[in-house]
Amino acid sequence: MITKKAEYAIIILTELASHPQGTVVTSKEIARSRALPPNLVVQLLAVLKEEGWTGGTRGPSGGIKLLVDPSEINLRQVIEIIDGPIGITRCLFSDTPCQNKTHCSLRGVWARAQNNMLSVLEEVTIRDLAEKAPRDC
Amino acid sequence: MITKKAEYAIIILTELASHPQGTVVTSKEIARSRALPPNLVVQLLAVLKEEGWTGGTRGPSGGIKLLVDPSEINLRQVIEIIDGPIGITRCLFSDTPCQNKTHCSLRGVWARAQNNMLSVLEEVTIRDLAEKAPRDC
DNA sequence: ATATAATATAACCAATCTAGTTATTTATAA
DNA sequence: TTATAAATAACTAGATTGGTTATATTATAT
Repeated sequence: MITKKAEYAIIILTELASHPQGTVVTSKEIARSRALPPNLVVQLLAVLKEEGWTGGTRGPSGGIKLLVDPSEINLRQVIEIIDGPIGITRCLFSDTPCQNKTHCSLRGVWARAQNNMLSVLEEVTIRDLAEKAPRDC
Repeated sequence: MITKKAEYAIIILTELASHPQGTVVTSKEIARSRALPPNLVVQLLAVLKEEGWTGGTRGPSGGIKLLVDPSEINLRQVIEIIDGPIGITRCLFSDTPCQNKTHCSLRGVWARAQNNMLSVLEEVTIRDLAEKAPRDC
């Protein structure tokens, strides 16, 4: 399952993308305006920063800003950064087809189902969300 | 995530479907031939029985058999019987769009992604698996 | 300079879920 | 009547989730 943390990270990026480029927003402000747990916002920003997507300046009048074009970040990327690799079944995490059987038709079904899902998550970007919905979940 | 239990249930049904109609198989035989934990097989068969898909006769020379046409059972059904409703995010479990916002574009994305996945799981039946793969995960 | 506002980092925790195990009961064929 | 098999129920260790708490660090307004 896609975790709430991943969802929160998407919302944080969307919030940042909905501010004029170059301006900074404090993590508390992000948390308040999107009704997210403030401590989680800080925690997630650390991961987004590590990815190079966001950066912050400290001290009074400091804050966070987006460092990349929001159209360059799709939802699959955000989810995988926060949650790790996506897999709708455990089967898809192991790189060898289950145990000692040569091929596994179930695995093929899982893979097709998952790819169908991922194609949607890949084609939607943070920019899309920022444009279409000023305020989200 | 689709649990191993759901996957096991699919495998159990596939195993049953790969035997001549009307013949019975013991739960231990199912477990052995597909390398599943025997106790879990028993546990899952209880659920499948409740659904009316399988039935058993007790005692010596007893066993389990399929009660319905395997082409009538698709993977989505099995997963939902075992795991409960499918949701790739928590958001999709609540029937009201998040909190106090009128609409949520993220929710729409999740729904589209999930439906793309489900369409694959709905179009594949136990019969398909039984035909294409004698032995699976 | 220095208090303060803010990011940044790390460790911790309760509740739930997963993937089982164990034990007991009931029905039936031989 | 007894061995065999399904059926039912309760329990459990370990992992994951969705947080909280505590502390360190840094930049800037005064």
